[in-house]
Amino acid sequence: MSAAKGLNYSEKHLRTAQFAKALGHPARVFILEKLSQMNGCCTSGEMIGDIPIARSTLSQHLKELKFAGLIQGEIEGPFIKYCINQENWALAKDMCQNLFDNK
Amino acid sequence: MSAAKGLNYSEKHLRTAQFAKALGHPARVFILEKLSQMNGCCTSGEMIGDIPIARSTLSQHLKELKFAGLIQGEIEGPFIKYCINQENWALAKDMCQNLFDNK
DNA sequence: TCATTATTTCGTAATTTTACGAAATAGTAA
DNA sequence: TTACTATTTCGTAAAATTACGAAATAATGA
Repeated sequence: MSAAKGLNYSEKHLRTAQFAKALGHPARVFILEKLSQMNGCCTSGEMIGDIPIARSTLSQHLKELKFAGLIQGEIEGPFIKYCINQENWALAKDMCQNLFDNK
Repeated sequence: MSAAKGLNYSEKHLRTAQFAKALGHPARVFILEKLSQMNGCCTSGEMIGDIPIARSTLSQHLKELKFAGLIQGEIEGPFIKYCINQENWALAKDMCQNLFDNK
């Protein structure tokens, strides 16, 4: 990502791409779908049974979703409960809609 | 992407991720926004002025969007006119909405 | 034909992503 | 304390992504 010609990507383009990138792997789509369907929270142990990856890889994907701001984790005894970060989830939804609705 | 445990990602998850991945770079968000706003078509020469990358890199991004099915190019004299692939664009919009609306 | 224009493909390098198993961390329960 | 469970972090390897400039391709126009 260079800034040749003095140009740069707009904040909107950067943020939209960041959200899209976070959704750009089937494991992460699965995780987000599961979390938004649970309408509550879910541990990584509850996810691992339905997804064809190692636990450590799942952890890596969760970390990326956290980094993108789409989920958050909360320690609950020996578990970590992951939830959708509603604020950013709504933001991502908006940016997605704007792109598709051409605003 | 392994198929450990005999599990696999669903077609829906794979396709959603594929579309999202195609949107996962600011240059490609820019391109799609431009194309959907032009409401018609646009050549790579018309794009290059507003985006901070080399022509060859732009070409590479166009190729990826074509691969994902989101755009298509048509030779028009000495130019290539790129347009949104409306069918897949609508499909991507739907899959995105479904994910965010938790269906 | 020759030069020009628009764009892609090639070759290549740096970085990032994805994946795994092993080891580490941290809480619970005996 | 010790063992157990849940999960992450570490180390690492393979593959994919991103980027560039140079060269190739293909159509137009002189």
